[in-house]
Amino acid sequence: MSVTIHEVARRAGVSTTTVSNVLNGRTERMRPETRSRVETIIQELQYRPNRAAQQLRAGGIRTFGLVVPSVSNPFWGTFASLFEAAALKHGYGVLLCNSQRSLEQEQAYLEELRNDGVAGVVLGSSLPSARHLGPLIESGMRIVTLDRSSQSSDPPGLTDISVDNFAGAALAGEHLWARGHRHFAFIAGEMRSINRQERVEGFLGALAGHGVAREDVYVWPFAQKSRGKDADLAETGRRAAREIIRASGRKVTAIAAVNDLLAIGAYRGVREEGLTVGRDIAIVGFDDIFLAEIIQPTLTTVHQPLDQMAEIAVSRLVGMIDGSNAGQSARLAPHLVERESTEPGKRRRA
Amino acid sequence: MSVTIHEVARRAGVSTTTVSNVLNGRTERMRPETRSRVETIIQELQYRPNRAAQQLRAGGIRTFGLVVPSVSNPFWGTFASLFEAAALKHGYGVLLCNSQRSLEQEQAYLEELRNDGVAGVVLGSSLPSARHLGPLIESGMRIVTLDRSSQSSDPPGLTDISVDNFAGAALAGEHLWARGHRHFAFIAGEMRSINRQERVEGFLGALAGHGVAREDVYVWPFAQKSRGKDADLAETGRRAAREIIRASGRKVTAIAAVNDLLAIGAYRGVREEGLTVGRDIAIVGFDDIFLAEIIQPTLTTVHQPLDQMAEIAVSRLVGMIDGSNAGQSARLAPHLVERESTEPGKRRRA
DNA sequence: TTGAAAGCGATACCAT
DNA sequence: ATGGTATCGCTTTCAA
Repeated sequence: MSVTIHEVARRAGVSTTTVSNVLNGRTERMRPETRSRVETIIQELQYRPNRAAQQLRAGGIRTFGLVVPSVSNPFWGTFASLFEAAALKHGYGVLLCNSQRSLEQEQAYLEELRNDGVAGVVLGSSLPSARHLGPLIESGMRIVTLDRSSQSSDPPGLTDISVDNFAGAALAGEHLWARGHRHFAFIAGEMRSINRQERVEGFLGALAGHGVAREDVYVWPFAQKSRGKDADLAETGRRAAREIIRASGRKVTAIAAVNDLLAIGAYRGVREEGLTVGRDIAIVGFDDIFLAEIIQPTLTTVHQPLDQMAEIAVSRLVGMIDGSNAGQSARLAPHLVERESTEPGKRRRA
Repeated sequence: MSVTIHEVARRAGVSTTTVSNVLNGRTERMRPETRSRVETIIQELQYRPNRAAQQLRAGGIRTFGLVVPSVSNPFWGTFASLFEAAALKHGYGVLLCNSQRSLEQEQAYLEELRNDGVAGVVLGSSLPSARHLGPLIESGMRIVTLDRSSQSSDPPGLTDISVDNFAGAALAGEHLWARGHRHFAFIAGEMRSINRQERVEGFLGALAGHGVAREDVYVWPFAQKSRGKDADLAETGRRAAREIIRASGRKVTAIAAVNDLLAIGAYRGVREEGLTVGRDIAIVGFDDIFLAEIIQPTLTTVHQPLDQMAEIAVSRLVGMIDGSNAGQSARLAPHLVERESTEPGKRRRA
């Protein structure tokens, strides 16, 4: 099929051992001329070692697995890009998998990654339960989760990297309060996830500190149904905003959303109700995806340092591999990025 | 390290051959009870065959490679998701790689994929030259490109799947003309790519049919510099729009962009110049990414059927593998999705 | 119906 | 400084 190490050895008139040595930089134990002869042949033949063989021999590959809900979501797409770049710097490749938020898919990919002998995996989903990870971890798999602050039901040994969701959402609440708002709503979305609960609590908690009763905040969905699929987060946000405005008899002036896509969708809902974002209703998102500063008005949102998270994920994994750390969780401080969606003054001449 | 086929064979009291047969569905040649015994052990041990070994033996894997500029771009993120789903339906996995629009990176990934023994690869970049693909194709690699209608300099045997960019851009031009616009601009962006030239030509061609001279259309950038990086497409669009409006002495009333991200960025530029998209200036994009119908006003744009393209890419690859087709290129018909950015009437009460 | 054994391509120990 | 060879886990003839 392809050119093998034997072919190279034969043509260079040396043994496969020598070729292998050249390949792996053990050049001190051979004459320079031998080395260059081999290198020439390698060039000529465009020889590249067969991965499967290397891997079989070595029992592993310098590659990480990254499992996310879906790269079509800009949040995950961006993280994937950053993670790949960070891994590359440490000499690791990345295998990217979309779980589509399905437990079965996630499980299937995880097992596949294990069979592939990956050096570690980063799991970017927030499925409520992590019990299925137990056996994987016990079997020696190195797993780092993203944005799932450990739950009591989680298996031990889970390393998690996430922003302090509670504090982040509180920032959003404080900001809206400081801007003079007194009637609030929170779009939690239809998906159950770990971070969702934390963000709701953080938001309500901050407002409670100012005497706003939990019951007075419109938390959407009003009735729990939870269907899943982030296919149409924006559409959900639109519907949510409309329902909130109506249910509150147009009293709500501030809406926070559990993520930016939902917040952006809410823009449209607000508009459809004849109101203007920024002027009539302030909106705060969470994540700070690149769209936040593109849309009009630009979106005030809680920033998640994806670049740092990607770096940390890689360094944790590397640490677990070389034994320099046991996989310590990291909790990052979020910060609020103030933009136009919460600044009535700077809005357009309407 | 992990449990092997030998371990399973030992415990089941059979040979590895039998276990292998069970694994590969050759169940007709063994007693049902032998089979179930083996299956039980496999379950108990949670045994999964080592991929590297299978691959080494078989000389290939049921996996496709997908190389795109960057999944942080929603266009590619969405395509990646769709492609993965389509591949999965045919029993293939997907290895996703981000070339970051670097020839070296792309080349490196391609070689790596070849060494991994992937069954085929889809290349979603539009680097002007495809000469580096020649050797790969000759060495038997199955490559399908996306959106690079073949160039004369391309190596033979390249299968391409793309929308008719020329026709698509013409659609945009016709639409703007029909809406009564007479002063046009086209934001081509700073990256050289195959489709860019086609789209510029299609747009200018359509207008020429109505007597608009090429020189009368502001094609941005006015002076060629071409730097690359789609990191900040939106920011580029913003700058472009401002420059166009100023250079034309505010005469331009219609702007088309080579892609949606650029178009969306242009929204802001227009706004910064004190004008309103839809009312004062019509904007048309290309791609129809999901943002097109989220932003305000929603964006009129040329739709690319990414789902179909993903399906076709997979079926071409599968065809090349089982020999049922030699890898025929496909040219899809684009269509225009009319939305608010070109409808002055329906715009907001300003 | 079942098993023994050769080999896929690269690596690394042990010789020379 | 260089080479022979066992080995990684699995598939697949070929024999029994």
